[in-house]
Amino acid sequence: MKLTSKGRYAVMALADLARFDNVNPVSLRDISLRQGISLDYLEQIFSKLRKKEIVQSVRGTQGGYVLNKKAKEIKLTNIFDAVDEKVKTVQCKKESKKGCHGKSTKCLTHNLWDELENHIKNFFEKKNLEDLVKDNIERRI
Amino acid sequence: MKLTSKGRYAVMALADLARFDNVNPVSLRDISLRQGISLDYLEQIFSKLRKKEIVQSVRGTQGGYVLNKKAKEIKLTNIFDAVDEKVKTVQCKKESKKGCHGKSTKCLTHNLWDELENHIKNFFEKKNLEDLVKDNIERRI
DNA sequence: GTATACTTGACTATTTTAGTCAGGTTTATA
DNA sequence: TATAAACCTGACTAAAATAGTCAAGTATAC
Repeated sequence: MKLTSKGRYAVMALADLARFDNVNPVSLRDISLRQGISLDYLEQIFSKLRKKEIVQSVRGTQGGYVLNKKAKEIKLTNIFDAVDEKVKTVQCKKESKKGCHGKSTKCLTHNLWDELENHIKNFFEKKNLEDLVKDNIERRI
Repeated sequence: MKLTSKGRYAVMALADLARFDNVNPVSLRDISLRQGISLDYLEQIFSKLRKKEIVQSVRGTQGGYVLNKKAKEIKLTNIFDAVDEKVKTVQCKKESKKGCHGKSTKCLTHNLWDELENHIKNFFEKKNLEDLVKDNIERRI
């Protein structure tokens, strides 16, 4: 089980953005340099974040991206959803042919994965961008 | 983020095994049939489980595998460890060149991944095989 | 008008996953 | 003691996912 880079980068980049608290647009170039993420890859990620209205773009010179809501209102769940980072634990979907529907013996662990999924989602649901920024300021003191 | 099949299969197979509560050895063939997992793949997985002393093998006709401890004493953590299923959240290892050591700006989210890792490990640490079997019996009533 | 920065979509090398395949060894039982 | 059931090992591989790169734009502030 692992987190992919896309999700990690999205959170890292938004945390970077959040430090400016909606004042100035931040260019992807700056984020790329500070966080060590390829510019092209950032563009892919921000395209998704914009479509899900997590950020707003400001075009032209001195342009960049701004948060579309307050940092406190952006939950990590929202971020992961936007970049298609999913918590996949089991293939027993109702639609798919594979999986455990119908046969009782195949379901031994079905409940478990459901619980795990909720456990993780719960973590992301409780965390927001502001928490991240605060945590950083505190640790710097 | 996802769980790989190897980890899922390991847990499914052991849950199957646990139902027999250390009495009769269970053949991989049977598990393969009941759980719909390829025999060859099961052998790979059980080879690891045996090395980590989670199961014992019984050779010969009527042979198979038996749990090496009581179901209650086998935590999911142990199982995932045995089959190398890892909770990887971040690459900021102390040894690697990549990562965030040295530069403060790169660490914006470091703490977060640590927390997440602990959150998930905690879940696996609290669950054991007996829980799984019990859960199944209860649901069958 | 031009540099800066966003926007989009196609492409690709690498890695991981989820197995398969082949060729064993061991041992209970007939 | 023959043999079949079952374990055991390691090498191999197709397919999918990942982590990007590359190319060719468009919009806008100055």
